[in-house]
Amino acid sequence: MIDSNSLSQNQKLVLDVLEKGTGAMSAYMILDELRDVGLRAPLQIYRALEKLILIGRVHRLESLNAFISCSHLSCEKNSVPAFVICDKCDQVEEICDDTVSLFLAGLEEKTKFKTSKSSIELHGVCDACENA
Amino acid sequence: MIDSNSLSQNQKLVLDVLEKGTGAMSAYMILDELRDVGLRAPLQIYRALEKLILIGRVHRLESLNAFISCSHLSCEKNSVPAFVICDKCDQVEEICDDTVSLFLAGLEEKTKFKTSKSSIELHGVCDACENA
DNA sequence: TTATTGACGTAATGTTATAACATCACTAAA
DNA sequence: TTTAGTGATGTTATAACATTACGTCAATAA
Repeated sequence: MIDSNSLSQNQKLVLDVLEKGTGAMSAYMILDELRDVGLRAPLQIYRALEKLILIGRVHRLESLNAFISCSHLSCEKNSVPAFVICDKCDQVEEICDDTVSLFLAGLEEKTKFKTSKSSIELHGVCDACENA
Repeated sequence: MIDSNSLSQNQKLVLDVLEKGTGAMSAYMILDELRDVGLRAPLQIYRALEKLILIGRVHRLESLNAFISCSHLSCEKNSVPAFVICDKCDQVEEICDDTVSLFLAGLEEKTKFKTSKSSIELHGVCDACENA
């Protein structure tokens, strides 16, 4: 668990916005939320996001060009997240269990590949929306 | 297998470029290749890509904002592709086997989710680059 | 003291993608 | 044979996402 105290002002601000938000947010959506506290340039957001992603507090959703706070408070260093994204309600579920890491390990063995970063994102309709 | 004859002029041009290219290409890289045959607007590329993706001849790589022709000539309708992307040599390997679809099925069952589109992309270093 | 490091701020620019509008060719139904 | 629908085309403008390049500042390790 990484200490929140080690985060800078901007990093804390960005993380706060993401943790209070319901789902994924683009960098520019985050920026809009932080204009009233003085942030005004995209780079201020992207720099904070870079650090937050590095320490595992935030994940980037490639298929949405958006960001979301890690639902595990902080991801284990070696955990492999998969994301299940409902295109109806925009809810994002983060899956981080053995099936994901085993799948990845199998794929690595088969292709003799050394993975440094993975992006596993499923789009579709969640159970709640399906039954609504 | 979808008939290439059903493709429009622009769709054929875009597919040709992608099939001749060695790896993934952004829409704007494709556009640059097609300026001399008269294409000049991004939208001409994006529209062709949209159709090619729809019929399974091209895949979009979300983590690269780029596109690649399907290595199976045409993907089976129900196949689930995973992509292994070497960040050293930019080679992309498309994996489309049972382990991928079984993994997906397991995840769907566990989360009671109906997947309509998946994006599984691994970044790292391939065997060839590792041993070079 | 000096050099390094990491964060910050700003302006400009680069890259990716879509909206909005108009046209044309083909086909199927009235 | 009109008429309506469909799908592809072309063009301009703009939206949305992301980075480069530059300079400043504070903390700290050599």
